[in-house]
Amino acid sequence: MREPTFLILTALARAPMHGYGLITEVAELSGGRVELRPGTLYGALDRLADDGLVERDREEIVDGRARRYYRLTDRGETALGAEVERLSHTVRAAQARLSARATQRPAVA
Amino acid sequence: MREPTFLILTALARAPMHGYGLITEVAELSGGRVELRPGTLYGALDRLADDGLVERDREEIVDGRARRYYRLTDRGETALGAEVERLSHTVRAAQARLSARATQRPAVA
DNA sequence: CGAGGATATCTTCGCAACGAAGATATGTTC
DNA sequence: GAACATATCTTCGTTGCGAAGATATCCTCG
Repeated sequence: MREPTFLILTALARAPMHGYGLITEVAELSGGRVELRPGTLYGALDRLADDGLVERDREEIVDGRARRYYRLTDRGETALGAEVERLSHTVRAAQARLSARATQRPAVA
Repeated sequence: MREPTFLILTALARAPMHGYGLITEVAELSGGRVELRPGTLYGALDRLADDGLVERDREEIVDGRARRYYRLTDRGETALGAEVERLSHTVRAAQARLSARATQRPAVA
C-alpha cells in the first residue's frame, strides 16, 4: 500500500467522503505534501472497492453537481490498522538507527 | 519512496553492508515482513546510487566470494531523515483517526 | 563423492500504482 | 465573459517492485 492509498483510507476513517472532498482532505492530512490527481484518486477508489476496503455510500446533488460518497468498510479499517502497525514499527526502527548514527558520527562534534 | 527502498537506507544507516547482507538485515528489521528479492535489491541500489543516496564502498573477498559494500551518503541520511519525518506525521494522523473511530463505533459496545 | 542448501552476484520481464494531462460540466466571482 | 472552484472521469506513460532464473563458490550431510 502506497502513501496516496493510505491517506485515502485514513481520510475515510473519520467519515464518508466524496472524491473531491478527499483531494482537499488528503492535502490537509499530509500537510500539503500529497496532492491527489484524479487519475490517482479514482484509480485507487476503484481498486479499494474491488478489494472490499471501501464501498460506495450515498449520492448527493449539491448545487447541481453530483457527489459520490465512499465509506470505509470493516475490512478497510482492519487493513488500515495493520498498515499503521507495520509503518510505526518501521519508522521506529529507522529513528533508532538514525539517532545511533548521530551519536557515532555527530554532525556537530 | 517505498518500503523496500526505505528499509535498505535504514539498514545502511547503521553500517555499510553488502547486497546479501542487506537481504537478511532488511528481513530482520521488518520483523520478517519484507524479504528482498535480488531484482528489488540491485534495482534499488542502482537507483539510489544514481540519486546519490548511497555509494559503493569497499569490496572484499570472503571465502572466495566477492562482497560489494554500499554505504549511506550524507544526502542519503538527509533523505532518510526527511522520509522518517514524513511517515511519522502520516502514521500519527492515521492513529488519531482510528482511535476516534473506535470511540465513535466501538467494536465491543 | 554427490546433492542440496547457504552465500553471493546480477539480469530479464511483467505488473500495479501512481502521476501528468486533459475532457466534461456546473456554479461563483470579478 | 473570463477565470476559478467544484465535481466527475479517462488515457497513457513512468517507476518501483516482484517473480523467476542464471551464474558461481563454499559447506554439510548422507
